Amino acid sequence: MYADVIIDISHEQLDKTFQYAVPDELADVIELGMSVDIPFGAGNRQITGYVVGLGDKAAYPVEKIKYITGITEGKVTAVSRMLKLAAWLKHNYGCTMNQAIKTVIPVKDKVKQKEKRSVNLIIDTAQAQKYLDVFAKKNAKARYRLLEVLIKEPVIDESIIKSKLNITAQTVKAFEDMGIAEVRSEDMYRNPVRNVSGERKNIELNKQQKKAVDTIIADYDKGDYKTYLLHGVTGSGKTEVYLAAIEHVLNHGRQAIVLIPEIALTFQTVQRFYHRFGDKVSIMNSRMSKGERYDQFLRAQRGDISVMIGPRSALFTPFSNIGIIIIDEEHEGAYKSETVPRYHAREVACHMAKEAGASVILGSATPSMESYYAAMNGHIQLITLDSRAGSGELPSVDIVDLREELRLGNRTIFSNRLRELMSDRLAKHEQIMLFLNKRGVAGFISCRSCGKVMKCPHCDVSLTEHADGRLMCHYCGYTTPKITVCPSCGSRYVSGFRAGTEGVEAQVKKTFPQARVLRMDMDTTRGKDGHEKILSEFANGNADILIGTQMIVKGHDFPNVTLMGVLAADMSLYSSDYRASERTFQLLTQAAGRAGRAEKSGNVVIQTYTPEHFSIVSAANQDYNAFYEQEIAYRKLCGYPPADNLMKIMLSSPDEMLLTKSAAWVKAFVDNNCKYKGLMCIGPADAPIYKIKDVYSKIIYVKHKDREVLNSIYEKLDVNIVGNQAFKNINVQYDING
DNA sequence: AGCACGCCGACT
DNA sequence: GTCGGCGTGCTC
Repeated sequence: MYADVIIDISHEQLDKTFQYAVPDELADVIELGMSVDIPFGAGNRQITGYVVGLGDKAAYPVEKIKYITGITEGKVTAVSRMLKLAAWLKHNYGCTMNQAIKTVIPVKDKVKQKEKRSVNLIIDTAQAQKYLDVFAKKNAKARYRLLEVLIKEPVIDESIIKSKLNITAQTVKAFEDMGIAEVRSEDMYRNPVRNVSGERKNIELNKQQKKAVDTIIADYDKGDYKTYLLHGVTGSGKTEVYLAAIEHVLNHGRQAIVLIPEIALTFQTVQRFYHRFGDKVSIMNSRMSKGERYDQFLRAQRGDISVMIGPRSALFTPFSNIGIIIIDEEHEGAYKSETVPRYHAREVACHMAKEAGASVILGSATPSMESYYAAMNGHIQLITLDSRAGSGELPSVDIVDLREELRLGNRTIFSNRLRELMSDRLAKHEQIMLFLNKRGVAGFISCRSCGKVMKCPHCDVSLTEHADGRLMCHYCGYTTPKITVCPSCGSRYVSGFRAGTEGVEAQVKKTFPQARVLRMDMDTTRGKDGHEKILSEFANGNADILIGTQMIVKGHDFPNVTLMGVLAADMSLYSSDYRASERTFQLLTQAAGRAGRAEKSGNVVIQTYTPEHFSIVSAANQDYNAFYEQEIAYRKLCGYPPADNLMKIMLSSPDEMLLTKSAAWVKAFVDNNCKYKGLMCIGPADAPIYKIKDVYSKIIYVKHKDREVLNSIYEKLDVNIVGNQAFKNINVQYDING
């Protein structure tokens, strides 16, 4: 057996794997991610390395391959912990070890390289001059060169010395030995926490919050590290519970990771953590450069910080002793990675916590089916906060049947009820939010005569119309000029079906010309801090109506908003995805929670074509349990997660014939080689968007009760696909419980 | 990073 | 000759 090993020396030329032979006595114990002692280089000096691959094939002249000395005893390093985690990711989500390592360990930026080091002259000029003469006499060119520069400039960057002056490390080392100069590495990690002022304020916890905190702390002190689902309605003060739990953990010398959806990672949110824990807190966000993020990781590793707040990727902060992981708004889709490995932060957090002996708190007003199901089955502990902190009352919710409106002759996008309430609020100078349950800007273009829909010639999606009339593909950027005549039947009746936020804005302006309107979508939030700007403008009362998609219902409170209009609740109900109902319920519940947060009571109008749908009814009643019971019954019936586990195998290739053949092969492989009781393999089917940028995709689903069974099927497939010539031009990706 | 090898000029 | 110092190449 051979092991691919990366070595613990940070140098560009050594930044690759080296193959070592595994001695027989280690063959059974060696694992991916393990730290091993290996002989390296001429002279076989012993260094540490990490196993990142195992296999039977030698990819290097066998006679030159050395044996691993042994497994490193003692201390578990951060790197080895992270690599073990990478191996876990590979096993559970299906990806290459390389991809897993890249997600777990941030790539060192080439520009930044480790720390900046400078060479400092530590003798006076007279002495230096003496040495200079000696070097000149001895014809020690390199030393002469270096000292000459140092006399002029006593502090120089090591990188400049090495690149521009062509001085090698040994010359520098000789200077150190002779006591001429020394190398100083300076700390250049910046703290993203800027100018946070204010004092720690202790907020009195209410009874429920206190009970929640006491439960968590008591378990923690007993060494009983659990996962808790903190189910608390909007405004029930989940954050206070987090803060108290984190404080307890920090007092025991351990660290905390807090995951927050990027969109909710606003200054106000983060400030609450700063006020409590001061400069022990650091944040991470997607706007940071790789180097900045890397800095944060180093600071964590060195123990400069103990609380990391950030999105999904903050999970991989290399703390030495994690005591608690918090995932706020745990139901958010953003916790599932959209790139390989397609891991779910919740699952990874639970795994990490188990390894480290840490608690996990999952917080949400509308828990994911996965978490609630786990709580119902006793795998995790449910803690409910159902009293609203503050005086906010639940808003009154109307469900409006749009079919009925149409029958009454109302063809506008506003039902009579919504329009009435809008004029009422405008008159009272209270604010309104209109929520469009859909992403994107405009709709598709079709021929009213023959029904032809304009599609992208490279991708299987409809083209969307832009303001200037051009048609554009959102996947590949293909553009075509405005179409006036149907290319299929010649009819002049081709037109767009406008259902984007832009269209809504136009309608609002037409119906309420006096209203000041703000629109929030991809277009208007493009700039830096774009959406913060719009939100604060709205919060300051500079507009009466805010129109937007998902973005407006998350985070931010607007005390003056007393009307929330959901224009077409069904829009998210009809995607070809088993989570459609869940997503709709969550969005509607959040939207409903936006109206009437303060003293003023609020109204919510939900417009829909299917008023009887349980997602809509239970969201209107703010009844999570009713929704859960219905939805879990459906998931159990159809064998969807969380009841069963589902692995999606995605194959794609520009060669359609080859793709069809390969997909059939995979299906046959699973059918013939993976005989597990209750296993279902469905497909292959064309992907929802069959062709993107001239690449075709097919999908195969594999379903089983046991997650490990899916993992082992992945591993069997992987062995047969990696390095298989027939799959050279086929891209294979796995997605488990997507 | 750190070691070995080969090259070069200087000194005994 | 041979020794200290330099530059280069390589590490499974």
